[in-house]
Amino acid sequence: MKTLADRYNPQDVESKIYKWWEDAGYFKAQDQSTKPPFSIILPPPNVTGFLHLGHALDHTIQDLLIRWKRMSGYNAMWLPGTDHAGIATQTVVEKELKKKTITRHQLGREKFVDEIWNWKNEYGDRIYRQMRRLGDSCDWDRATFTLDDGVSSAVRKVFVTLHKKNSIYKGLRLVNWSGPLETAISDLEVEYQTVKGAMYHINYPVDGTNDFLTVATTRPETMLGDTALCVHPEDERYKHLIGKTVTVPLINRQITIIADTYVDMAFGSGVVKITPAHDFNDYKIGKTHQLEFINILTKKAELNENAGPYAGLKVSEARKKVVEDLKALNLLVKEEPHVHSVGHCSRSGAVVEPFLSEQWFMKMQDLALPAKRVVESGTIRFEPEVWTKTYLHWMNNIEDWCISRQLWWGHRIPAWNCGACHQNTVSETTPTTCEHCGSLELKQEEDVLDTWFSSALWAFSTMGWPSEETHSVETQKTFYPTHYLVTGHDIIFFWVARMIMMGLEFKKDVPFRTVYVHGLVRDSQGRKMSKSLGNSIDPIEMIDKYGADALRFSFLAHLFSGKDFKFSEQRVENYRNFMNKVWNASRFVLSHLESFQAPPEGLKAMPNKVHLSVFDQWILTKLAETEKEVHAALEGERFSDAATSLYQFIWNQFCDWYIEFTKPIMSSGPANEKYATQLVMAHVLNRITRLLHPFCPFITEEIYANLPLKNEACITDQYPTVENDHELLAFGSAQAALEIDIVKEVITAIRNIRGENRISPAVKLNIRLGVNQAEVQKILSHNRSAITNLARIDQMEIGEDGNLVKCAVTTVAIGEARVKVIIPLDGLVDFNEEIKRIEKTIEKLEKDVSLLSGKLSNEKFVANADADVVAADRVLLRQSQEQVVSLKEALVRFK
RNA sequence: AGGGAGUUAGCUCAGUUGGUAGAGCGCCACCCUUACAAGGUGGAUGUCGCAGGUUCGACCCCUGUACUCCCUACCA
Repeated sequence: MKTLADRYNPQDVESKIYKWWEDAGYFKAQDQSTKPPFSIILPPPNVTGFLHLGHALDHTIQDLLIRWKRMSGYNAMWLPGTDHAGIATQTVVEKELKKKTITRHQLGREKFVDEIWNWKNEYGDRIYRQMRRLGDSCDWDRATFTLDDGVSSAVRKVFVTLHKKNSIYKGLRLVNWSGPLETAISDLEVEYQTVKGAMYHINYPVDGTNDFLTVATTRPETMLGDTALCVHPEDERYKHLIGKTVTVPLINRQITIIADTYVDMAFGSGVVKITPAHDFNDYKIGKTHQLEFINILTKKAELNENAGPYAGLKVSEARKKVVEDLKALNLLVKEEPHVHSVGHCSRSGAVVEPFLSEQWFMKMQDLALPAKRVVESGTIRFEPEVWTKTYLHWMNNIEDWCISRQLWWGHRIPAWNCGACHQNTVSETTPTTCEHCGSLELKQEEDVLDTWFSSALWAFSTMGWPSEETHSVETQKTFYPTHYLVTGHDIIFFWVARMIMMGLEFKKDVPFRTVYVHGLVRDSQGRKMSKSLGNSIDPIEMIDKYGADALRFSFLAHLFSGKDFKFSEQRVENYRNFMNKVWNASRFVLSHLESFQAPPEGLKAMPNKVHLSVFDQWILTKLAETEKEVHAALEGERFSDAATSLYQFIWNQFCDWYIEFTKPIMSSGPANEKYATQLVMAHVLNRITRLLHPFCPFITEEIYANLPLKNEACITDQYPTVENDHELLAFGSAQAALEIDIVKEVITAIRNIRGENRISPAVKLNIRLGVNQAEVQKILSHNRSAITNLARIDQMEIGEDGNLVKCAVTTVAIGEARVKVIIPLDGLVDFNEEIKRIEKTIEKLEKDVSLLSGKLSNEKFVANADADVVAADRVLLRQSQEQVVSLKEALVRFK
């Protein structure tokens, strides 16, 4: 056996191990298998993106689930993929071209799209390489890109089918418009930000009078598109003006004063200007009152010819000029600072302008109905459950989805305009003639679909749908619906909801059973990570520095359901230390297994319980507890509980006690005892590596390779559970557990006295253990060497209390057992520290006594509380009182 | 504006049917004890946001209140 380095170096093992796994095909799932299926589809990251910490968290959870299920006998399939990310990718490439002072319009559509494909081919693998660094055990053969042929045909089929059902339609509507991107964006892509603006009060001259109507607005430039003023029909101030006209200043257009209950009489002046083509509320009023819709903007969000003298200006410039001109005309009543929220394009950051344009929409209400039902009925479960409400609330208020984008990168809409009859022919394949008039003059729609359109189909388009080839059918049969969708709450509406709707519509079944929603990764102060704040952290850098396992464990150990994740490098370092601890413990164990031959007959060779030391029996009991906890925690999606349970078992039980207890046996015990311990140690270390593997796959695989007891690979070995391990765990014993508890407590009590009195570890103590229970005496004498070794004791007497003069005394109580730890201090220390220690203990005990006696003298407590609660308190009270008495006696002996 | 979540040790957070508050990290002290100083041993630290109520008893249940965060919508 090779010797392991005394520090764990992730760089030495990670890439080597990953390659080995991948080459061996361990990540591959079978389309047909006798094993039960377990599947997860990765939320596809942007094809040209980088892995950020949010991905790292998201992937770590999925990989944990996949590896755990794979080891638990499932046909585990994790399907990776990347998204073409329409706007994001097109923007990136446009920016690159801009450096060469080329615009996409100069290149033309075809060449520009080629340029993006080049970009994709160059960077498309980067994120996959980064995922490998993290240890993602995806079935790479199934990797899918949203513009792959299969996905594209799914997109067309869905579009055509929904169009036939009239669920997709084209219409002239007011949409959110991003000027810089020159495209419509969906409601969800609008981010509202609070900005300091101004409220402008503008006078509109009432025709035929010298009166004015004052209107307040935050967007004065939109007055150029006003086609009405509106008041409340019951408003006594303005009732008489309804039906009359005013003149819009600056452009001198006459518009009518209309009435609508939409207007809030109490707000502002009670008069609202109506700009149907540039405001969503005004749009509705414009429709009801059949007003004229005047568009004053170009696609670049600059003022157009309808804005007269303001044509060509940017919105912000126009606003300035309009205000100046109004001032000059003395029509600006006042301008006051006003804080309000303004929609910004989540991609370009520009202010979103409501813009009238022809777009394609998907009707959502009918699709939402069944999608609501499956969540209400629990067929799909959100974890944590709070997201159910958010989801249902949105579904209840769902609006039609604008699915067309004026971009070049994406799935081009499968509709062809007829030059003759101007109707659309919608078809999965390129049509040759117009289905309405038979004309040959067909031209495909320029627009592409919103990226989320193809994402919505992801759960089945990645499995080959709608292809009817055997392979594709089998895949869907085995893996659809998937078991988990793991994602952040930021895309519940963008993606999760739409996947549910599409899954139900086209597969007649939900796309997944459980939506595990994790929080967003923030910095250690809880701020969003962003480039501008300079607080973003590159996960690859963390992996380089601390190893993938440490990064993964730091996520899993602190993942609290639904809460945002505050990332701290310090914590990664701490878990790097844990990895090192695991490494070194393994190193120690393996060094003592060099001469060990694993019995070919396996556990049957395990000596009978009587031959196992009490330490062995105890650690197996602890192992059983741990396996039980880990299983329950993983089943309950309490990943941090599982991680913590393992951490504590390994560090606080196995390393701190078991290894220390057994050192003497390993170095100089009798051969049969040593063999028994080796056998148990080998088994426990084997279980540790397997239990830990889904959390930190690299280090565990590396250790596993050096184990004397092993199968082909850790990644494919069985995940330990109490059930699977019952043969081994049967060697544990509750009696041993109790025994070790007593021994540990006695050792800790001695260490405490030593520490508090600052007695150097170099000084070996002489102690007495005062015990009058024969059973306990027996336990202590059996474990004499463990106590003397670990507490650094020279002479140890067990039996009577004896002379207590100038002795430190502490009573250890475990269940019924009582042990008085007595350490003569004369000559070792001045007694000040010990007196302080005793006084401190007395103080605490007296507090307990007064609390307990108060409780117990309360008749109502005794009458109402559970009998065992009362009894336990009585015992506690008696014990505390006894201890106070004996400590007070001890105090006297020091004076 | 409507909806949701939170407030427990210096920090990050547990606390599963109400019964004398926990973990990790950090901190302090002492130790290079032959797996590990990325380590060992010991220690300190909380009016459980605030105010009421229910109860023999409340971090836990109820009411109110303050603050923080998130989501949805957005007022001209």
